Formats: sequence, structure tokens, C-alpha cells
Amino acid sequence: MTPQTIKVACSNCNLRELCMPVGLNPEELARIDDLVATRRKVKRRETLFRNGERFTSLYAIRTGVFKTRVASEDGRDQVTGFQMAGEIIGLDGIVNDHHTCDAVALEDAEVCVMPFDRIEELSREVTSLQRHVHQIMSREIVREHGVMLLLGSMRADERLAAFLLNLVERLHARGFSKSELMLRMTREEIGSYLGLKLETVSRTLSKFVDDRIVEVDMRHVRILDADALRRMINPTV
Amino acid sequence: MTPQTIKVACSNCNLRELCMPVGLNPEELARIDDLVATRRKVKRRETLFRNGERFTSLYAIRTGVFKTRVASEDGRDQVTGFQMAGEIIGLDGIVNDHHTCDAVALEDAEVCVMPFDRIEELSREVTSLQRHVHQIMSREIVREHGVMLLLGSMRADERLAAFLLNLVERLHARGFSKSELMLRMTREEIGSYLGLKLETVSRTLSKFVDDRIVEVDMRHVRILDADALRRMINPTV
DNA sequence: AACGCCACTTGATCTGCATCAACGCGGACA
DNA sequence: TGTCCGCGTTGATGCAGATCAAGTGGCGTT
Repeated sequence: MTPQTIKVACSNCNLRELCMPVGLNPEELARIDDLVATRRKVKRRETLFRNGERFTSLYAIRTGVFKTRVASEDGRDQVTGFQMAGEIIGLDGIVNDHHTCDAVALEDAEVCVMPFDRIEELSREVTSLQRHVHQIMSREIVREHGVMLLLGSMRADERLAAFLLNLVERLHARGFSKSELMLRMTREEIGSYLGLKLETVSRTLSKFVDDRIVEVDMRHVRILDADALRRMINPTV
Repeated sequence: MTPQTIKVACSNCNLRELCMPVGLNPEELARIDDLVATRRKVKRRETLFRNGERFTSLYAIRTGVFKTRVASEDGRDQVTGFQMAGEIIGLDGIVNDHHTCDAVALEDAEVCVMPFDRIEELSREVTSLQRHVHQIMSREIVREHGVMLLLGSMRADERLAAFLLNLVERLHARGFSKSELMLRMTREEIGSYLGLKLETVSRTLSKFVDDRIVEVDMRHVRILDADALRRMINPTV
């Protein structure tokens, strides 16, 4: 952990609209600046937090991509999500004061550390922050519903199509291309997230290439026919 | 919807320790009583709320069992959970002010209706309620992580073992038997939750019977060897 | 009492994905 | 500069669970 001494200020952070409520008045904005205690850099492959560690803070991702994963006692593990700039991680720790999953940086990353008691304190006074916290948690619940639908009822190609569309959409919301993306995770990590083996991910991706739906050069993916991907998930599109 | 005129009071509800924070002082307790606007009865097969409906309230289940399900546009659906007395449903609606799943009663049921703006208002003043709301949402996130692990990496027998153990544990926490349970859902609904077809649920259950792990008489299940079920999920137990 | 329907079970067969295996490539490092 | 290792691709084969199909029993309806 390397605490930064530079002044941290949400009020002039370009990611503010992603991780903070909008429409704050200047006084509220000033108070929100106190939420972030410090920043923390996490190097590739290192963990931001681990299963079993005491929960103290939520983290807003400034740069880099994380994966979260849960493990069963017998070694199996499951990637539960990939998180990028502006997203909040650590919510799993609230219920029992300890984290129940690992958060691993897939590339060098930086996060804003927001002590949860400070969040609770401030959200008692700033109602839009209170609402925002509730929305973030609800959004995560809804996201996981979608993953359950995917894992419970979709075929491999449908899962991968949904994955690619979701990723490119979130990147697009952050100003990146609508059709081009750089995967930060391995085929195995994608497979773990989608409930597939890495070979199946690779084969399915190759099939997409054969069908001229995407171009793939290792981690670099260009989506040629987004509608084809959408039709895979929802035939009536 | 049939609003009840009887006085609703959490303070003398026997489920209070399940759905409300513990350790409230008398003044806080009195205020909490205002949380529940009304009660609502839901008959078997009827919905408490539906995908697309405006979100106004969370619901605490008093009696009966619900399932929640999400649907993809093309008809497929996925049961995302089974909820019983003392559990809170409706959290999915917070993020967009509209529900994104259906909640269906599996038997005649009754819920406490808790308008969400009232929850937010009161939780600004009663910190233990604030904390409680956060914990409920975090608990749901953690539960869904577990379901993702199950759907992403477990075999049919492991999934069913985990399902039965989870169900009987929750029933036991409510004063029911540790080893005997009455399923409120069909094989198809279990299958949808576990990412299996109803035939697979039926066959797997029959295999458990052959192996003297459970006794099954339609919806009535008696667990003969809980350790065998636990070993199925975690071989080192 | 007869009927039809729904939930469930069981058998036969099919198939999508896992598994096992071999190989290629590029980057880190001695 | 050669070697090794992590990551990815592709082929051959196996198998868990899906699909298709038939039959049973319980229950509400008429």
C-alpha cells in the first residue's frame, strides 16, 4: 500500500459522474471531497482485498481493470465480475465486516479509498449520496441477476456474445470505441466468468471470426457485426 | 391488493429479529413501527411485483414463500431466488425506480409493505437501520456470488445438494426441522434456479434416494445424511 | 364417476461442452 | 541468443446433462 499525499478531490475528478451522484450543490460537493481518504495503487496481479480480510472501505476505480472472484473450499473458483474505471468494488464486505471475495488487478491500477463509516456518516446528511449508495448496491444486484440468467440458460456462443457486448458498451460509456476493445483478461478468466472452459472460449471466438462477426488478434478484438451478436442473445432484434 | 386496517407493529412482531436491526432502544423501536405502511396478502401464483412496474417499496415477507425470476426477451427465464419469512424483496427496483424481475408467491403469502422513501428517511436518523439496510443489500450480493459459483462450476448433484442444505438451514433458523422440509416449488422451478432441466432435478433426487441420502415423497423431503450432501460440495468435510 | 390436467418419474438417445493432447508464439530472463 | 513459460489455438474423444418420449398418480372440475 502506498498512500498518496497529493490532494484528492472528487470535485474536479473527471470520473465523478460515474462514481458520485450528480446534481450536488457546491456545499455538498465540498463535503463529498472528504469521502476519499486516500488513493492506492495496485499493481498487475496484486489484490486490492482478499476473502477474509477485514472490510473497512469501498473503492472507486480510477484507472485499470479488476476482476473479483469467489472460491469454494475445494479450489474451484468463479470470477464474479470485471470492474473498470468509475465502478465501485468492495460491497461484498459490508454484511459481515469481512470481504468474501478477492479483487485482483488485471493491469496496474489506482483506486480511491472511501472508508465506509465515512460514507455512512455523510450519506445520513446528503440525501443524494444516500440514494446513490443504494443505487450502486441495487445495480450490482441487478447485474448479478443478468449473470445468473446467462449462466443458467445460455449457450456458449450466447454467453460470449453477451460478454463482448457488455464490455464494449461499458467502454463506450467511458469514451472508448463502440467496436474495438482490448481484453485485459485471459481466456481462462473469461471462461471462469462465463462458466466455460478456456478452450471453449477460444473455439467460440474463432467461430465468431470465421463468421466475420469479429476480428481477433490475441487480446485485441474488433466487433464487425454487433447486430449479429445482439441477435444471438435476442433473436428478435 | 387488500390493505389491512389492523394495526401493524414491528415492535411486537415475532419476525423482527429477522428483518429489522437488533438492539434498538424503545424510542427507535417506536419509530421503526412507522416503516410498515400496510400489509398485503398475495395468493399462490400471483405476483407481488413484476418486471417494469414502478418501484415504491421493499417488502418483508411475513408468511409464505416467493420466487423471483428474470426473463430474457426471448422467453427464457431464470429463477434468481426463493425467499421466505423474514427476508426482504424488491431491492432490484431501487436502481432505476422500476422493478427488473417478477416476484411470485409459491403459496398464499403476506408481506409488510415498506415504502422506500420512508426507509431512506428513517435510516438517515436511525443509524442502526441505515447499517441494516446496507447489510441486507450486501447479503444479497454475497448470496448471488454463491449462486454464480454454483451455476458456473458445479455439477448437477452438487448444485442440488447445495440447494437442499441451504433451504433446510434457512428453515431451521426459523424454527423448523433440521432434516425435514416441504418444497414449495416444482422440479421445474428448482431446475430453473439451478440451471438444470426438470428431468435432471428429478433424476438427481432419485439418485440421492437410491444412495439413502434423502427420502422423498413428492414435495416432502427428509434428509437422512446431511454430511453426504456437505461432502458433495466440499470433499474435505 | 369420468375426465383432463399438472407435476413427476423413468428410459432412450442426442449433443454441446469438457477433457486430453499437441503445438505455436512471444516475451522474460539467464 | 537460446531457453523456458504463460497464453492461446486446434483436434480427437468422452460424458454429463439436454431432449424426446411414454407412462403414472393426484387433484380439481363437471
